[in-house]
Amino acid sequence: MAGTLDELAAMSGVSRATVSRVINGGSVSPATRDRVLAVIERTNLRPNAAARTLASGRSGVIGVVMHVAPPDLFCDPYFSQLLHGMSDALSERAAGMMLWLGNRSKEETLSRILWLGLLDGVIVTADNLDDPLVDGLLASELPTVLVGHRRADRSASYVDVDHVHAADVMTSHLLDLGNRRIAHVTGRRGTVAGEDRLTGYRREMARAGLPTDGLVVEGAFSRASGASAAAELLDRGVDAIFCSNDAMAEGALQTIRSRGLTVPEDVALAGFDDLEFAAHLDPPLTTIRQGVHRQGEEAAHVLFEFLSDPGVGPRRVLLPTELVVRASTVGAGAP
Amino acid sequence: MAGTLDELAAMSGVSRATVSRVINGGSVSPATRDRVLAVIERTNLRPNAAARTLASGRSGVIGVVMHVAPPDLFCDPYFSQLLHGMSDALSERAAGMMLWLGNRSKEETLSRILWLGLLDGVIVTADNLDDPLVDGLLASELPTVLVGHRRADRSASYVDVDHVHAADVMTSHLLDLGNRRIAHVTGRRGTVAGEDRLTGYRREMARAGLPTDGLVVEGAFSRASGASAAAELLDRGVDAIFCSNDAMAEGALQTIRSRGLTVPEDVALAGFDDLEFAAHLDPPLTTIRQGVHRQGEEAAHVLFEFLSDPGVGPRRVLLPTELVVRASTVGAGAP
DNA sequence: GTCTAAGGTGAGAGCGCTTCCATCGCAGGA
DNA sequence: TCCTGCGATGGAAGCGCTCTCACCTTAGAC
Repeated sequence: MAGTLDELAAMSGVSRATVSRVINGGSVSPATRDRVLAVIERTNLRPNAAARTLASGRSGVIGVVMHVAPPDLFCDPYFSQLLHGMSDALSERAAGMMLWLGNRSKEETLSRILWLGLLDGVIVTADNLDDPLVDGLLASELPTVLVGHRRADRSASYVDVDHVHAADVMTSHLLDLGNRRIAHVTGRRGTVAGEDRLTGYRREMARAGLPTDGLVVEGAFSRASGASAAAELLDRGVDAIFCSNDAMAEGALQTIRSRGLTVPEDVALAGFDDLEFAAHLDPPLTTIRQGVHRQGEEAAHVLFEFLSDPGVGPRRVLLPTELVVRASTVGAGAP
Repeated sequence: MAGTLDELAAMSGVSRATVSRVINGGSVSPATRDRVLAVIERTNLRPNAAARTLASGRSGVIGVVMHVAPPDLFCDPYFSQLLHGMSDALSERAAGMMLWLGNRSKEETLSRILWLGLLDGVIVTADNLDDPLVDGLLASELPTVLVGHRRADRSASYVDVDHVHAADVMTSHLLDLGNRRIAHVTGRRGTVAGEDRLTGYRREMARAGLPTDGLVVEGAFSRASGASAAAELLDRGVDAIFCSNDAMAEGALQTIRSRGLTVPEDVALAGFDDLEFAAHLDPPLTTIRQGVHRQGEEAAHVLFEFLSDPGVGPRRVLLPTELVVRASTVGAGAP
């Protein structure tokens, strides 16, 4: 199957240059094109990819970097959906996807990505405020798109959602329902999502003139951390608990129910992410839909855009979120 | 960061050939080697990957093909763990991993893999008895290792577990406990795992001189199919239900409990896979541990072995399975 | 009939590396 | 002292493609 353009050229009775034009969409007469395509079809001969890459400077391969510990990667549907979205968008453009996970330290991963080369560009998840891998990629000359972003990444292309605004919306939803002592269980320290959602919550509470003293508990995005945070908060007495993600909300729900309290009558509960399971909890969870799959797709699109016209400069995309209201805040029999 | 060997050579005061030897482990005097390495370190210049690939015929990139519908891919931890195992093994050898999922038809995926090229070899999951993608890869000149195998793949390298034997073991475990009417919920039609596990079950029942009429129900590896299969079987009356995977066992468990029956007193229940959740069911599920992560690693090792010595011919690896006995068959208070 | 323009095609110069082969210097044996 | 052999190094020939440039053909305008 691996042949050379010269072989194809000989079999088609044209020059190598013409075969190359047929393959790459150059200007060729219809008759010649058909003849060459027929030969390619018949012989199953593929042009050598390495040579194409060397001569053209493009490999058609995009790197996807998710430097995440395996348990997180595979338990948290966030990454799966993101990967899926990227995979869809890349396959749309017939691009290859090289995957880099968290097997090694960030420094070593960075060095390997750059050393192995062959990439036209790279998409990297930027969950943490501080990340040497992201810094290294941005500093390299490899076109890079972030999923998520740090405030410092103003000069980089990224795709993200407005966590602050989304948390605003959720908080004001809880306020509208008459809750006053609204607590927030934060995400893991040092993550963009965690910090921004906290900011949004604080902003909206301040706007409503309500204090947040004793109402903020640090979580870690895990179910267990949600459960223990809820225990702490229930002891202090709260009207509602807004967790920084769905997993923590699930943990909180367990704690609440184990105390014989009901949701939302005794305590309203809200999450963030709208993962699959959120709709199947009892009661179904009010949360924020992020459209993670879409984020993955969009990241790929931004990268393609840059590759096809490097002059455009960094593109920043903030995708919309959606408040999904379910029975965990408004009650089963609400209007 | 992307420079040329000539630049490095000039800066080190040696020829390009010598720089190449330093990078590729040729014979170079220690003094020269150190000097060149120092320059590389200092300048962060990386040799051009496409040129290396073209000249050497090796890219250092392995393809991983999991042609699975996204929902399956991300709900079923099997694929996650497999991917994780491969990723670990590949990263061990500093190889890149190009991932191909089920975005397109098998035929189109095949054609894209071959067209995009750049791969040193490929690992492909072979779940189905009949699979044009697997056939195509085997027929290509790309070194290929299967995870799972079809009987026809005698000339291919593969890594798998002995499903027949494992099902034997599980069935005989159930027999040893005194069960006689042991039912089997099969996997999806046309899958190697499904057919082989059924074969193992049948074989052991025959060995025990027991009939299986009316005791085999076709499932589809999904929780829902397990639930409905169990309903059917309970109507007919059974001592035990052996499901072809854990997900179906979970479904069956729901059905059993919804009828007010207890496991294992009224019906013993067994699964296959030993996924994370199996140990946390109520009661914990007796099942077969497959060591999926290990399968992934092993597949990569087999491929590397072949690449370093193509003369060895196909390698076939059958990994051991382990019967994991829990309360769903022996009861909570059993000795 | 001549001139121009434009589309189609082929020749050839790289792209940056690996690797074979030739060369060189030097140590040790005769 | 001369020769041999070996490890270290440089030179240069590709690897198979893209892409520029020049050439040729043909159609259309005058």
